[in-house]
Amino acid sequence: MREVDVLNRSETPERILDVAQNLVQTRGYNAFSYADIATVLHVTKASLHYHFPSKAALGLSLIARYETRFRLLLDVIDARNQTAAEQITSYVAIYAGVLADHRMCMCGMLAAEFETLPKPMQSALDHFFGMNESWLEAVLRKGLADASLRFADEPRSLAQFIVAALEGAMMLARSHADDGRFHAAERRLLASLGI
Amino acid sequence: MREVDVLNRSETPERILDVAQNLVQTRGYNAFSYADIATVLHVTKASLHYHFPSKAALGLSLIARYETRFRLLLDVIDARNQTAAEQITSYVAIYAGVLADHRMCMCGMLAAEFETLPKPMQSALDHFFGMNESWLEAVLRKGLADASLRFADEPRSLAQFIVAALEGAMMLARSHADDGRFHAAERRLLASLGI
DNA sequence: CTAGCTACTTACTAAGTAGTAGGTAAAATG
DNA sequence: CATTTTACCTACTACTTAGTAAGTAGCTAG
Repeated sequence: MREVDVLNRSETPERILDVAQNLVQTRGYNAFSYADIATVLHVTKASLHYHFPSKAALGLSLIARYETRFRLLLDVIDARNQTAAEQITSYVAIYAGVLADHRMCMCGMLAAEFETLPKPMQSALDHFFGMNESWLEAVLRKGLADASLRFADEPRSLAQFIVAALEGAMMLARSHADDGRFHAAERRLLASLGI
Repeated sequence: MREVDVLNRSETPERILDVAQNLVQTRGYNAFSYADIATVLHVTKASLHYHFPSKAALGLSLIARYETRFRLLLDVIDARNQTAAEQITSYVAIYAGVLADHRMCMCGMLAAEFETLPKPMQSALDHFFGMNESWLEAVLRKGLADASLRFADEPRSLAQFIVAALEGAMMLARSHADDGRFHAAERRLLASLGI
């Protein structure tokens, strides 16, 4: 370990993932290179390959970390003893926060590039969205029980629709540089649940 | 002009655009190259540059043609003397048709890659979505007049939401290889308009 | 009939891509 | 104190990228 690393020892992989994630969220997986990351971090490409042997491995780590962090946010929401309506509102606020940071949801971005991704990344993406939909489905069912939500449809299918609408609204809001579009979608979705 | 071209004289640019559009819709703008097109069409890359001097020029032609064709479909719908409800149903069916062909809406794909696109392509994309939203907005207003639709919100914002939800549902349906997700979204959107 | 135009080709360039081989300084471990 | 491990670096490779220069076969208009 070198002197320069004392202050932030061994957190280099995290910093690489930070930069890579930002690049994926703003430009996409196919539109960034190891050289881009190396430039930002002032290291060589070879050093990146030491921590992540291939771009596919980096991409997989990216999704794994993203899902872990997302899951953590959902656990925090679950721990707050809120009504289902409040939980859904918190869920939508996660998306709004990402957009406010001028980013696209990383997994939404990767979903667009799905066909070009290595198999392991595709599977990891499936898992991410499945996790989201399962959480939402459970909250929707709870909403019927605690009477904080009103809707007619099947919870699973509704959960899938909510995720899709949020991702789509995010994508178009970002490309139009108009967060208002997203917030309108947000309000409309919540309203459709009786919130 | 060569003998091989007699049967399809001078429609080479169209064939190039066909292949390029298919590549964008399945892989994205940043994930295809002139070499990919050249391979499919059995011509050289240089020949492609003869018809489209740069990838940016090709991309721009791609959006221009896509919007022209899309506009044509909308004009056909407009000419059919239908209720607004029937028109919206036809509109949504356009998206379903693209998905059935295992493609993503080309402009939805490009919206994800927006940040990496040359300025002229960005402007053309803005124009495409603006055109879509304006058409939808007009139909929504008509739906209030002919009483074939029921909704509470501002037509422009609702139009933007419909486009975003369709694009998002398409993207996730495609990455999950599950058209059912899209059709569920389709039904839900129409139902929310009282159809 | 010839000059120019169309629609290509071969053969190239400069820059960028992921990835590797081998070395090195410093820290950690025995 | 000697050895191993960590975290890099320099210097490369093989390949792909968009794009260009210069030539050519065949058609077309004057």
